This record gives sequence, C-alpha cells and structure tokens, in this order.
Amino acid sequence: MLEFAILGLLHQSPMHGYELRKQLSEVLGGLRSISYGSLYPALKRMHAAGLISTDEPDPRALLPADAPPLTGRRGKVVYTITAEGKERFHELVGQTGPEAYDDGGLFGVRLAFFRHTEADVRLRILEGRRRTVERQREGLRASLARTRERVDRYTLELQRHGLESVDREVRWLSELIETERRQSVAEEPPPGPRPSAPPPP
Amino acid sequence: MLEFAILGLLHQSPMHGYELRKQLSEVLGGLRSISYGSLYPALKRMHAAGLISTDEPDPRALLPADAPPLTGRRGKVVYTITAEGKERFHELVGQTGPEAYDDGGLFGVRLAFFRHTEADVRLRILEGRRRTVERQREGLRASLARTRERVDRYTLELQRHGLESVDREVRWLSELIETERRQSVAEEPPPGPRPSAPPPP
DNA sequence: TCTCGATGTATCGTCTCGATACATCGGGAC
DNA sequence: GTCCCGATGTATCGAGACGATACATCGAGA
Repeated sequence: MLEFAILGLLHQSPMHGYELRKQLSEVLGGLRSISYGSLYPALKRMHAAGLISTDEPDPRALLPADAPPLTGRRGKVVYTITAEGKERFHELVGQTGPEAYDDGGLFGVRLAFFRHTEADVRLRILEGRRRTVERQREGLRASLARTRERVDRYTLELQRHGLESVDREVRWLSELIETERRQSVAEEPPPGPRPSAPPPP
Repeated sequence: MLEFAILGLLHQSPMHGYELRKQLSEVLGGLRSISYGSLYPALKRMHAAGLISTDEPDPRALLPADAPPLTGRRGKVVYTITAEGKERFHELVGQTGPEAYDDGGLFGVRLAFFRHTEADVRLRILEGRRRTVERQREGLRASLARTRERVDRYTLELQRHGLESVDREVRWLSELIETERRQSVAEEPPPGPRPSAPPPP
C-alpha cells in the first residue's frame, strides 16, 4: 500500500520524506497518516529496488560499518521516481483483483489515484469493493441477529453503529458506481453486448 | 487492548484460545477480528505475568530447548483468569485517561465491557471519546476547506465520506452520553453542584 | 537573545498481521 | 464402511507498521 502511494505521489513531482508524509495523510482522507517508522524503511526498500532515486548519495556508504552515527550535517534528501518506478506504478494501477479492494487502506489509496486509472479498471475496483463491503454487512447482520438477545445494550449499540457505517459505505460506493457508469456511456457509446471478462486472480 | 479484552472475556468464564478469538470478534462489533499471531503471544505474555493460568502444564518445559517440534497429540488449553488478573482488570476498568479512548480499537473494547464499569467512568470515557473524534472532525474540515480546489473529484469524495463518517460517530456518541446522563440522574439525585474533577493524566 | 514550533532525517523495540502447519473430530457422500 | 471436508484447536514465522525518540536546522516573535 505504501509503495503504491509513494509511487503515485512521486509520479507528480519529486519530494522530501517529510512532504511525502504530509501529502499522504491528506490523500488518505485525513484520517490515518503514516509514521516515519513505516515511511523511511519503505523508501529504503524502494530505493534498493530501483523504483526511486535520491539526489544525494549516502555519505555513510563510504565509511566503515562501525563508524560513529555521523553527528551533524544531515542533508535533505529529495526522492524522484525512476523509469522503473513509473513502469511499476502503471502495472499496479492496472490491477483489478481482490488485493486492490479487500483492504480498505489500499482501496483508499487506489481511489485517491483514480485519475491515473482507466475507466473500466475504476469500475471493476468500485464494484469489487462494494462486494467486499456487502459481504461484511451480511456477516454483521447475521451476528447481530444471532446475539441480539444475549448481549448487553452497549455491545448492541456498537454492533448497530458498525452496521450502519457499513451500510452507508455501500450506498456511497453505489453512488460512485452510478456516476462512473453514466460517464462511461456518455464517453463511449457501447458497440454491442459487453463481453465483461472476469478479473484475473 | 488485547490484554483488556482477554481479561474481560475470561472474567466471565474460562475459555480456549479458539473460543476467545470468536467471542472477541463478536464483541468488537463484528468488524475487526484478532489474528492468532496476536492472540497466542498475548496469552503467553499474560501467563508469564501471572494474570491467567492454564489447566495444562506445558510438556515442552521439561524437554531440552532443541528438541523436535513435538509432533502429535497437542492438547487443548483452557485459560482461566487468576486473582491477580481480576485485580488488573478492575484497575484497567477504572482508567479514564486519553489512553482509554484515543485509540478507537481500545475504546470499542471498553464499550463492550461497560457493564463492568462505574457510571461516572462510563460518562468520562464517552465524553473523552467525543472530544477526540471532534478534534479529528475539525482537522478533516480544515483539510477539506484547504484542498477543496486543488484535488480531484475522487479524493474529494473520499474526504467528504470520511468527514460524514466522523460526523455520524459524534452524533452517535452524543446519543449515548445523553442516555447515560438521563440514567445517572434517575438513579442518583444530585446533592448539589457536581464538582466534576478533571481526569488524571 | 532566547526559545519555540515547523521542517527534516533516521532508528529502536514492540507489536500485529496474514499465511501456514499440524492435529482431531463429527457428519454426510458414496 | 470409509473417505473426505469443514469446524475446532494450538502454534510459529517473517514482513512490516507503529509510537516514541533522537538529533538537526531555521524563521518568527517574546
């Protein structure tokens, strides 16, 4: 998830880690934000994988491994996406399997970068997410019906509120899908019955 | 959080790990459930701390550390809360500081065990949670106002939906608080102006 | 001048998760 | 009867996320 988000942000312009973090929490809908303990290791991994490059070669690479922690003068590092990174991003952007929407966090990031996503992929992701959340809703409903008599008022309230939230999310997704469909028929008049292929696993 | 939930469940009756997990996801409102990778280490920690006891002494304790993984016959383990564990639970149940409500997960567990919680503590936790969520809401509002013009339709939708969710949570909490207040005045007629003490840090 | 908050990079220990392995048991298919 | 499957049940592994923390720079205002 972090990898996708970082590539997406750097796709727009090079950035510092700090700036990356700020943009990230804004893009994520303002609720969850990423910690440095996740961000910097992720950047390191991606740098090692060749997906991003830094403007400043690491001075410690020349020093012995047991050198002191290099106090003083710690330079800013600007991260830039590489050609490989762009390729990777477009590969990820095309994925429509369950991994794209089963996790709410990743789905949020996918949505935030929908402007880089093909219309049919957008639709498949939204529909997949709706299926996932609908399944959650059914589970919740069953649980509520099963335990209704056995649990106290507070647990009941918790379950009721959870169910309502999930319900609202389904409706929200349905509206997005509706809008998406209207737009797609407006742009591209259908040449016949659509042979909608099932998403790859 | 796990510690609190486990103590709360075992407070009612002894249980297997498996049963614990099922009850846990039901109590948590059916949405998030705990994985074994969290549950068993937590049980081990709590056993080491003397908060819970097992009905079956670990046979591997007698074997050398490098013995083979003990294939075959792995007995069921029933966990029981100890006197120390009950003490710890009542200690935790009385906490009203930010640690009780800043994290949504822990707050959910606290709510699920409200029947073991004093009325004034319940009220303080609900009000604390509302303050926390209200702060989140203000942050979200500010973010939305700030980025309104600069982001695309999808990000906007994400933020809008997030804001609505937080808003609904505030209203839900307000209803719970309202109910709680009505109940408390019904049970205990106030003997004068209430000297509401600030919660300890 | 002094301090404070924003900007900025980085690591540590602790915890959590998803995946997986392995074992037992009851019940339905055949 | 037996064979297989899903529920029950205990347990560990590696990847990685998190909160806390350390350290450094810089501009604004007391």
